[in-house]
Amino acid sequence: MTDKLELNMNAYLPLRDVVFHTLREAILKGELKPGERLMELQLASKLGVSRTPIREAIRMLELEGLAVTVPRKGAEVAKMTEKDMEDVLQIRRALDELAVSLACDNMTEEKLQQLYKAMIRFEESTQSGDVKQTAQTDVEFHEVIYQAADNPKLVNMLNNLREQMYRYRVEYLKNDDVYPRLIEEHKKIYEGLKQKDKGTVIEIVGYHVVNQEIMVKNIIHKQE
Amino acid sequence: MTDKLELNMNAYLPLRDVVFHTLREAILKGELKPGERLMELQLASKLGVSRTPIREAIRMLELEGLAVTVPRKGAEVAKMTEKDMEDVLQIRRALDELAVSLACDNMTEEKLQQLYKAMIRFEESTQSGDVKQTAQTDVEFHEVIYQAADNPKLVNMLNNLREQMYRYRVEYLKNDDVYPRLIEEHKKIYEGLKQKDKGTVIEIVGYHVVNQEIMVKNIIHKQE
DNA sequence: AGTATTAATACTGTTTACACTCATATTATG
DNA sequence: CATAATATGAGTGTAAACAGTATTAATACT
Repeated sequence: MTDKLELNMNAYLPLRDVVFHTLREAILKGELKPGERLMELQLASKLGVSRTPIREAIRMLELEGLAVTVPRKGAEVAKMTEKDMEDVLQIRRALDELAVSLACDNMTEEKLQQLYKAMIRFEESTQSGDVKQTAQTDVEFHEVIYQAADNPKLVNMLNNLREQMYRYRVEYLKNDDVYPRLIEEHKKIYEGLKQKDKGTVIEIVGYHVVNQEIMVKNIIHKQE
Repeated sequence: MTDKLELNMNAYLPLRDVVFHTLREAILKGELKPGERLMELQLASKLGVSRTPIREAIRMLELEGLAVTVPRKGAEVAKMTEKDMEDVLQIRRALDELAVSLACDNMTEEKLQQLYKAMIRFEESTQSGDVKQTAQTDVEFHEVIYQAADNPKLVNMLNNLREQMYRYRVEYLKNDDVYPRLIEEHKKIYEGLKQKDKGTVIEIVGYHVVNQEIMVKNIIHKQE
């Protein structure tokens, strides 16, 4: 376990939420490794809070699929097998296609412009060499589409699904071979939404996700 | 608030889970009404436990979308507007189509037989006049398909989405006009899976969900 | 030596107590 | 009478104490 864990307590938020975000970050970044035990007392002392907020945060992580708890045994960071990744990506494909399809229906000139800007920002950030930034601008591009879908629950689920593979995403974005293809796909999605060509955008988005699946599998296989 | 709430503590389960299930049931059945406040002390004394398990259960309800909490204000039962229902059903349609599509790929003779039996049991229960039983056998029919999809996360999400409309489901199943159509649709789904005709089953399932949407909207409009 | 039994330890599960905040009612003041 | 200041009560946020259980280590027994 790392000892990097620290809380930032600026604005008011219940401690459980601060702890939740802190632990989630740590898990997604790999600072807390799959299978590692999440011991309440230990985390409490490390974060300088009592067990109560820790417990509540763990309950939340559990429902997000990031932690698994065995009664009377305690919680640990969820292990993500290749099968789990496939499962997540299957769902994500279906929901991403739904999102872009809804976005296509709701597209306005204003949102199109936002999307265009986001697309450009992503393209620029790929040249910066800053992987985290690249991941971030990629998220922002898709976020514009999600918002246009006008279905908050769907947005929530997609964000959750995305987070579950954060580790691998960052990993494969380190490989700059993929940038041209991502840029190309973003452009196609943008064009498709501009033309309101629903069939095409759904197809591209499906493609986009399948490509991710291939990359993630590559990474998993390399690690072994 | 009803005073029916009671725990059944047979097998060992952490109290938080027992409370969670109890509250969830109460919410889905409408015993705890949308907008009703979930006060920790009150619930604790009503269920005969302390605040901690209540708090943890509320955290879980929150992540399932059944409760909403405002910091320092407390939690209340989530209000489900017509828009929320539409959103849920949009997602459910996409995921139900995914599930049946996967099930189609994985179909075995054994599972087909299970599905057949489940179909018959549903048909029989529609004649019993017991609405809860009908709802239950309907769930079981779809559960066979979900299991065949071989994606536990997907099953989880679908069960969650279904629960979010439990209230309306029970309501519209009181109307026995719908039984013939449901039976017919189940039969078509079964036949489609038997023939491994993916295109058709996806279409029917989509239809199946859209029909639910129409019925739910009817009920909502009648209530006003 | 190997196995059964007991003791110790390290947790989680649950309760209880205390701190703090927010809303409301009440009183004081112009 | 209206408005501001203040008290009070209800409820959440957090911590700390207590109870119980599972696992490991140590000991006794064959």
